[in-house]
Amino acid sequence: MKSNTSSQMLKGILQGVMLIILEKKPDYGYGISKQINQYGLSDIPKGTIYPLLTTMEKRGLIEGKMKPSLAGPDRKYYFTTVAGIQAKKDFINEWHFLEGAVNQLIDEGENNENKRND
Amino acid sequence: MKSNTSSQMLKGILQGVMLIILEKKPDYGYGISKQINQYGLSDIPKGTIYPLLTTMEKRGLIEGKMKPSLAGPDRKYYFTTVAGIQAKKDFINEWHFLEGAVNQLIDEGENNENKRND
DNA sequence: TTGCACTAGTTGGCTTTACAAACTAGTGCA
DNA sequence: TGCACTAGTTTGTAAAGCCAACTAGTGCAA
Repeated sequence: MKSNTSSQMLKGILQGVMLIILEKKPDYGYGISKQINQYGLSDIPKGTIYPLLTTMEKRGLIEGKMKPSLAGPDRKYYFTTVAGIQAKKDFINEWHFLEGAVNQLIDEGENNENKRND
Repeated sequence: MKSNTSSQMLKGILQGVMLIILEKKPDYGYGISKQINQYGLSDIPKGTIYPLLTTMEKRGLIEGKMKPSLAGPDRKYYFTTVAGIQAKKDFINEWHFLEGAVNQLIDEGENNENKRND
């Protein structure tokens, strides 16, 4: 079974995920997409990554700077701003809240199943 | 602090949440929205609930039947189909996978912060 | 008896998110 | 010269969620 998140479930959390990755270490689009794939978070295409980075820069959450690469085209490295670090914290809080609510619902649903099977 | 999920983060998971609620016990739109609010999953407006129920019915995940109410307008009760129960199971699997991936990322980000603060 | 509050559902247009696909362009190797 | 890989931009599209306006039923209070 190919375990992977459906892209639908990523909606709304991708920006938070990118902020966490970039706060750990500034990176460029192509590198970020490779990192995300390592976590199994579906195969985020560049048609998603690059426009999202641009949007996040417009929002003041990250800043990008073009830097030459030793082998290949220039790379645009992004790093988090102060606003981005705050947005990351807010995301983590909201995530844990969502996590609790959904897990509670799942648990109740499973208890309900057990009752009916008894 | 008003702890609540941002509506953005709900994208993609609302259908799964509704399936869990409806499998526990068939319910109608107005009742579902009240239930969801109890879990703190933001205040889902009816402009979201009702069209989503219609879409889910078109997908064959639930079925709705109008029933008269003792006090007030008729209610449309929805219950899960076999396909809906399977979709609920798939959602729960994907949810736990997403949960693991995001939490791993968050943990790594926090370890990274500790290192820098040492 | 009129009006208001609450319940219950539908619909149209809107924004945001994510994505596919096509494009440009650099390096390096066969 | 052409191909593979790297790296980024842009255009158009679909889906998710939401606001606002609408219809319509019950029941209570002024």
